[in-house]
Amino acid sequence: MAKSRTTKKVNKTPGSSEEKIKEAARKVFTKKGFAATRTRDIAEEAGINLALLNYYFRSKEKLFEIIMREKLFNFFGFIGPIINDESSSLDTKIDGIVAKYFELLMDNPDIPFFILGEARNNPEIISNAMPDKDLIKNSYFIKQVHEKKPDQDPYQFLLSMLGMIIFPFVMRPVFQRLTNSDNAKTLKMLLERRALIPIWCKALLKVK
Amino acid sequence: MAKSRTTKKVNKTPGSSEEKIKEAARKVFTKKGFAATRTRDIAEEAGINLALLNYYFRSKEKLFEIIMREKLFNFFGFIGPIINDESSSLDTKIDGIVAKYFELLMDNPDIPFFILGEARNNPEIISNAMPDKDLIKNSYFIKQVHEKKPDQDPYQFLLSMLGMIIFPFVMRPVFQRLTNSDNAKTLKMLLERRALIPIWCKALLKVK
DNA sequence: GTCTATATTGTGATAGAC
DNA sequence: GTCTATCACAATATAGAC
Repeated sequence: MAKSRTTKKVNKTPGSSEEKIKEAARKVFTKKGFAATRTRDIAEEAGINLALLNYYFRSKEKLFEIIMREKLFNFFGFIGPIINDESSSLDTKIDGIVAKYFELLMDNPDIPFFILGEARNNPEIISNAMPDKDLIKNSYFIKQVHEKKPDQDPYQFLLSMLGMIIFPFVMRPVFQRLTNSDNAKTLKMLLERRALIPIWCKALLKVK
Repeated sequence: MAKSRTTKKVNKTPGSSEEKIKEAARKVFTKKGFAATRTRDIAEEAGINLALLNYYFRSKEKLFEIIMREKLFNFFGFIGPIINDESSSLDTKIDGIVAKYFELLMDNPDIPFFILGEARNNPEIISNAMPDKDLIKNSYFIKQVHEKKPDQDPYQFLLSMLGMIIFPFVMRPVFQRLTNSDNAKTLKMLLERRALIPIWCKALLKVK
């Protein structure tokens, strides 16, 4: 109904069905991946009728693409300002990247796996949905790493840094089984790790 | 038919249908994961009829479990002898682990993602299918790391080492898009990396 | 916009001939 | 052991009432 002047809305508000579906889709897609997710799971999680999902988003694929675009932007876009700051030192950038990613990953531990997994089945999605394809390649950060270690591929350092940051989150379920850790213990380890990684990264740049 | 004395076989030979299905299942499951794999994909890849898959393995789940067990054993079992060798130094173990994992990952780059992905949906599978649940926890390697850095959780080092080794393989599709690398360039990077990581790992143990 | 009911397709599994 | 044909059900998507 919602025809009266007072209740008319743009319907992008948090409580709207459209937003509830997107919120549910974020949760279910990132946790289970595209193939293992059923539209019924999303509808149920959102507390709405299944038909509404198709009413708003036409298909499972279309809804998925929207969420993926969002996540890619979250994951790569937000470090743009840090890695392209020409006034900050390399050490400062390392501190910033580690801090920002830990902040993001603590709240959204499933994002990396989600992106990496879907990129496997469909690599073009990265090129298509990335805010700026050459963001990292052309970054000032990569230039600074190259200047620091001119005889080494700067991506070697980048991969080690990202690996140290992201891998524990990706590996968490396996890790907890392998080490008999509970959530509290793992959390403690991750907090300890947030302080450790910048020190280690700087050590890597000084080797030899 | 195969009734005559000369052609009678145990049918675990490489050319048998059963083995062809398993080989196809290894390939398709590890590449696409359980949910995204259709039994028809496996049958087609194996060049056999779909009905044969159920004849030999009863169900998709049962076939999957067999493959998962195999992969877990490949991935964790084979470092057992290295990490529990009480006569070798920590540095020697690092060299061995890096070399062994690179060897394995160069041939089977999809294994880590496969294991990590399925462990997400079903964490118990790790406990259930692992050759030895406490292999790493009780290893002599962990003891040696702890002795070297008594004031630090030894898993911090292990996670960094594994992250540096495994993460590039997991991230490869995304990495190639982000850096505009082709396969040849990535391969060169990985070979360079195999030599670099042991040096870096030893550097991490000397920090502070 | 939201629901119920249903069409349609995809997919795992089986029956039964050879 | 291997195939063809088919079942049974699950899952996406749509039609149409309200």
